[in-house]
Amino acid sequence: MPSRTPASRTGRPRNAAADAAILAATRQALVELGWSKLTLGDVAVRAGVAKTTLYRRWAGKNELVVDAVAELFDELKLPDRGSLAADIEGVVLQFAAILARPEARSGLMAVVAEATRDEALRERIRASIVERQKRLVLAGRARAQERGELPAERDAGEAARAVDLIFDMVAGAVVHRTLVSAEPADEEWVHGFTRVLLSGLAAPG
Amino acid sequence: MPSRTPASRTGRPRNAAADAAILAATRQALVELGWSKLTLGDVAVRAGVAKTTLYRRWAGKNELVVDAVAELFDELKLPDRGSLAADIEGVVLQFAAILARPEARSGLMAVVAEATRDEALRERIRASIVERQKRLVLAGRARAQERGELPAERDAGEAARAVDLIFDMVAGAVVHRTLVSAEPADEEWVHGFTRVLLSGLAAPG
DNA sequence: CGCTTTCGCTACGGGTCGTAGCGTAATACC
DNA sequence: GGTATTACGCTACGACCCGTAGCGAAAGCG
Repeated sequence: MPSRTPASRTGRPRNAAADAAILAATRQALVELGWSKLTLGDVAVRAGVAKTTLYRRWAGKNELVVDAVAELFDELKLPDRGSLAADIEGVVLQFAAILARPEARSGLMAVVAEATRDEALRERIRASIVERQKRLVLAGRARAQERGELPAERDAGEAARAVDLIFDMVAGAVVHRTLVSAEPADEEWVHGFTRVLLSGLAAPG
Repeated sequence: MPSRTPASRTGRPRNAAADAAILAATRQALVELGWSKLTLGDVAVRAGVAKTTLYRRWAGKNELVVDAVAELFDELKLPDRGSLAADIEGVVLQFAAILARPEARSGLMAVVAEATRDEALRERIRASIVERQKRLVLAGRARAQERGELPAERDAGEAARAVDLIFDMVAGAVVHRTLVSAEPADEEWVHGFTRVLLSGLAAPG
């Protein structure tokens, strides 16, 4: 989602293919150079467009990388493995696999860091990555409650808080394991994590 | 810990006060400018030293900020509130309070992002921040096992894995809540988090 | 007093930033 | 088809920061 084209019905239309090329080039540059050495001039050359074209569509490096990374997380699917524990393990393993890719590792944390001083960027991240994937928690929770594996919440507010908590715990733990502890979130680890999380959630509130 | 002084017994000694001044100036610059706009020249001016002095002690921006941020976490203490749940809540609230400070927010995530492509930096972070604070988990766990609130592990390997898992879950969740979800890790949230975590840990393995 | 190391200062080439300006290309409207 | 409008590629530019080199002076040790 590059910057807005405010209902421009006239004039030369934008080259839609350029967007995809730029985002792909950005991810490639993240792999080869990492966040700090990634320059917009370099991305423009890789994508085969002029640097000025890049600046016409994105405000800067931050916004560009957010969009480039956000696409990576759209491939997440909630598997149906028959039990809540197995479903969670499946999603967490997918999430870990994405975070193991260098273009996600170096890009995601950097934009989160930048977002600490940029309210608009923080909102962009929330909208295009976080909220977008919260669907997985919602779907998994609903399915588990149908199965009777999780108690139903008393009211909507409590349910929302529970979803937020779960999301922070899952995403936070996997990110910390992968990027800070620098250990792989492999099947063994995910299994142990899921056991603790699920026991805690199933316990009476 | 600036770069090594390999047993230099002769010559003019380093101004020890300059180290503290530089690290304090770095934190101040993080507050006012954030990571991306922080320059070493600016830090040198704030600290009242020459830019070259800074480069003689630290290899670059990354290493400097790691040291500046690491000091923030040394004030963490394990409180003795009588129960494991209360102790954990106390530590997590302290941790959240540190992460609420702008010099920690903007600095910590940035160096973690940089560390994804810099093995030496990753090790520096692990040694000066992560491993350093793992003492809190170890102490809390030992105290809880004395109280009979947590089962003892079967062997040392399992104990180490459990400590690592707890650390990733606690640090990860608080960081994600604070920096990504951008919501305060206040008493209510910490209470809910602790309840889930503790129920999960106490459950039979 | 010599030796050694640190310190402050200046200066420098190299790189990136973000923008301005221009001519050209591609579409919509009349 | 002509015209207005927008997108595009290209070049050039001042501004900024990087990291280092080189110098003279300062502060310790024997």
